[in-house]
Amino acid sequence: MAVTLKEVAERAGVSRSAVSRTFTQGASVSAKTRKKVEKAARDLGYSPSLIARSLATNRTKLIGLIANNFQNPVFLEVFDLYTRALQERNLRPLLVNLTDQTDPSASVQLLKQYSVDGVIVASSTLPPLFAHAFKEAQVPVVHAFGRFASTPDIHIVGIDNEHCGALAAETLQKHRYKRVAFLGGPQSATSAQDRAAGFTRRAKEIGLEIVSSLYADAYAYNSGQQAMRELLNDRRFEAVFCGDDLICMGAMDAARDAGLSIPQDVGFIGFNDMNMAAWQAYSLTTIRQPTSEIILSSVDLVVSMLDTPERAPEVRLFPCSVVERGTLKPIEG
Amino acid sequence: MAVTLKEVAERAGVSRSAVSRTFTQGASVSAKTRKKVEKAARDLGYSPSLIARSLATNRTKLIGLIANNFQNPVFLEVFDLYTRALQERNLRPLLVNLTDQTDPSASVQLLKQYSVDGVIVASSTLPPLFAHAFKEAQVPVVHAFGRFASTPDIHIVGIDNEHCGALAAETLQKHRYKRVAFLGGPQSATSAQDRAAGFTRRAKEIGLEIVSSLYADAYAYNSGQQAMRELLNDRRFEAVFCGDDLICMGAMDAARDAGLSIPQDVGFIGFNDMNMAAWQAYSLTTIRQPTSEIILSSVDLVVSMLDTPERAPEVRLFPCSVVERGTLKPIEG
DNA sequence: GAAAATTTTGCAACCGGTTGCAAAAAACAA
DNA sequence: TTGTTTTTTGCAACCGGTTGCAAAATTTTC
Repeated sequence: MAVTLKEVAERAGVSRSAVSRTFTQGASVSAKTRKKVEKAARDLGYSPSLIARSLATNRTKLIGLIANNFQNPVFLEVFDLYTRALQERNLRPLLVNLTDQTDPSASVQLLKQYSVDGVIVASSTLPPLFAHAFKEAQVPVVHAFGRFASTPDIHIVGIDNEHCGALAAETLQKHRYKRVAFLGGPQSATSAQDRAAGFTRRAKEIGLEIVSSLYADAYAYNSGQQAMRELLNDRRFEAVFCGDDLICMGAMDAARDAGLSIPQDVGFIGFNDMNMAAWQAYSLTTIRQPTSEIILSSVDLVVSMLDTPERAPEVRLFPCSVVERGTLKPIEG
Repeated sequence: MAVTLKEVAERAGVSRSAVSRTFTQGASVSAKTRKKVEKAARDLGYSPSLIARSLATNRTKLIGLIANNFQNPVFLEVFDLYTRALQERNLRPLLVNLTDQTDPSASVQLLKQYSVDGVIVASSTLPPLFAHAFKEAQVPVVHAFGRFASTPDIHIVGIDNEHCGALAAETLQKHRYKRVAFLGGPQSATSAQDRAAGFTRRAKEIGLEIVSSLYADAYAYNSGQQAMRELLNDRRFEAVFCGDDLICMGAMDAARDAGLSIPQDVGFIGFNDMNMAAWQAYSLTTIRQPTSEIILSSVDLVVSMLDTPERAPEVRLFPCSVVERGTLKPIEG
């Protein structure tokens, strides 16, 4: 059915190797034969089979992209950036949707079977152990948005969540808040834990009182909304630090529904700075996570592992910053 | 490096074919050899190489998934459903992000090179010609969310956009609106064109006056916001039909920013019923597009084409319905 | 228990490329 | 021109599986 190397070789009157060589980078072919081959290939509409090539070279140009949060629109931004970055480097993403039902070890198996060249685990809600399974299977892996460890055993690209939690505390204090609430992401997520830890520590240091504290059960709108309703039973807090923008939007809507005005009655600060945070309906003050830098960096890292698989595990941390919009009461001059 | 068929065969004391057969569905192996092979495979940690298998069987279990709208959160729902549906059928999505920069014919080439078993074009903003290119390359293809044609030359799964546009007009009339505006998606998208056509036709039939009409330049929040600002220069309309929920949200925020209350001063009806449409900040009345049905059906269709590639092109249309929430003024009893 | 029918097994060719090696061709030097 | 060096070329083996075919083994039938 499809045109093969052999047919092109016959038509061009050269050996199969010659054809192969004109289609592989840096191989030695004379200008004359290259011309002949290219013409024959064009006539026949030939394009080399990547499957066959993969088998021979043991390289597939496939990168496994593992994600488990298809509820949070921020992941659409993430996918957009990943697919583009990979495409630009002539690599292809093989997307794995890790739902609660799917067995994690099955996906390791799976990606191994497809002999992906590398794997990017793009999630802050997966345990470090998960990414580790790939290392054991000898597959280059980087954990993007993963938990920072001072002696990492796999590559980590992300932010210092503990520090960013502290940043949120400082921001609230700067805006003259005294009593605040914490509404975190799912407690099983390392990102949620670390943000909570940093927030709590710094709050204590600077005399910010955390009057209530709650974890949503997912990085999702509904979870935020629901958790906020609970929080509203005890209204001693003047502002809320939400561990994620989407959660924050849910929380804000719950607060408004209870008749509160933002930021007059209650202030909010989110986390991520997703595109939607800038929407007028929310205009969210938030901690910006440099998503695009993290993604590009993790792609670069996995690419460089293709050549030097035994690279020592590296941690790459990017700084977060505060984006001031309209959900905290203004700082008085 | 990786364990191969041959090693398993040697350890189990059988031929390579025997090993191959225990790992392929419906092949003939005795219980005894199967046992031996399975043990050897387990001991060695063997799993068959899908690359090699693909080369031999000419089947990759890869489905190309082509999308070009990574701005609209509804696509995250789409990806979620697609990846799940494919995974359940033991297929894998190879995601292609078709940006404005990427050459469409290059992606045809690309997916051909990876010898994907089939392709799903998941976009209402791509010209019918695009999907057609795969048919010409002999690759099973279905266009999801594509334009319905009475004599299709490729498989189409989606909705009757013209009809749904008409449904929007009827809904506005039912809510006692007289003068309305139309704020469509990008004019190049067939979905936007068809929704506009149906809306206009039906409006005329039932005496609904369309006082202004405008196309946003993308299915995106900002585009909706911007278009709405323009529309607000001439405020003769009492309600707006937006060709997409996200556009509608942008438009609503623009209206509120101009001091209008919804639905008291101006009504809105959207399109899609994305998850976010139910958010309290919007609580959008909208035309529901049965996304999940479309996706499952398109996966089924592409799967069935794997066995019978020459299947006659088929159109599968799913009905839309109105979801009433809070952005149109109530119908008075 | 033998003959016939059925199932299981191994051989060997094949899928469509790549690549080390040695021979052939071309380029260069004297 | 000839000898030497460099580049290009084809051969053949290999990547890791699958599969048609005929022989071997097993099961069924009488």
